[in-house]
Amino acid sequence: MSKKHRMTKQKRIIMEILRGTTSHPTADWVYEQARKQIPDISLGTVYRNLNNLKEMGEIMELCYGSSFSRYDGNPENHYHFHCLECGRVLDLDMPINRDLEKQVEESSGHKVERHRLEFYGVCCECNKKKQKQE
Amino acid sequence: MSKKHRMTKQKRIIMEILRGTTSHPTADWVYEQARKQIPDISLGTVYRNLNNLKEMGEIMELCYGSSFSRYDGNPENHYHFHCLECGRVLDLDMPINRDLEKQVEESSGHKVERHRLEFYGVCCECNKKKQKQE
DNA sequence: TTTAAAATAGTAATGATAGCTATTAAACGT
DNA sequence: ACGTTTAATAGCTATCATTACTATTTTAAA
Repeated sequence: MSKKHRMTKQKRIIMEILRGTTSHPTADWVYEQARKQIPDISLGTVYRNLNNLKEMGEIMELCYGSSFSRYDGNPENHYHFHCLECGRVLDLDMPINRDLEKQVEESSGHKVERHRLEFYGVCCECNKKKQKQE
Repeated sequence: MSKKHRMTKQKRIIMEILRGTTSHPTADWVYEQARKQIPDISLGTVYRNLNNLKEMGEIMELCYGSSFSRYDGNPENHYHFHCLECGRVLDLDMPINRDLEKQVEESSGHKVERHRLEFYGVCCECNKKKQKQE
């Protein structure tokens, strides 16, 4: 019943690009990188494969305030830190806190399956730069 | 230096609409509601005022996976619960956990200013419906 | 009341993403 | 190895949420 998935050169390269960066790139950035290996790859193909890989649970789509999505080659749930100075989105090396889900279940009665946690602030590097300026 | 803000009938009504619901509506829903009071209000005016109110800290823009934003009339930081069955986004009555921010600061060295926490699962009501079916 | 400029309605433009179609190429059975 | 089937592709065009533009109106301060 379920549609079969075929591994194509395009899909493999798009996945490699995502796996090889921690910068949470946009579809457009992935497209630019992919063109270095397949010059006539179509932007539509990039979007189709990003959605495809998302459905397969191989990557994650991250939706932030801006008008475009970012993609994360690490499909395991993990927390992010957004630097308000340089705009980077950094992965946090921090265990997933299941207690938070338990807390919600107990206080609200809803059945919680997962959660998403994003932090905002100023990253180490930008902090150092700011201190030098003072 | 900063641009002055003027209170207009349109802005007041848009704010009232948002303050009067907990459903985290889209810009289009706000537009439909506003038209009941000002039939010839422009959709652009709705968007301009939503952005305006967001800048003023009166409301929050929520960006989820879909292609459109939702708006929250409660500008205080609070957590949300997304029901994967009915699609509703519910406010959680749960204190903001500042310890999480401290935890990130200690483990990563970044300066954390705020965080955002979203839960996903099946809400009470949908759970009841599912149990009846079984 | 006068006046400067902020906000508006109506419209066109933008930009990320999805849809369409003829063609190409995976991967299965033979 | 070689057809055969059909998913995936390139190269478009279409869509739809949001923003920009402009002449006009409205706010609020002097």
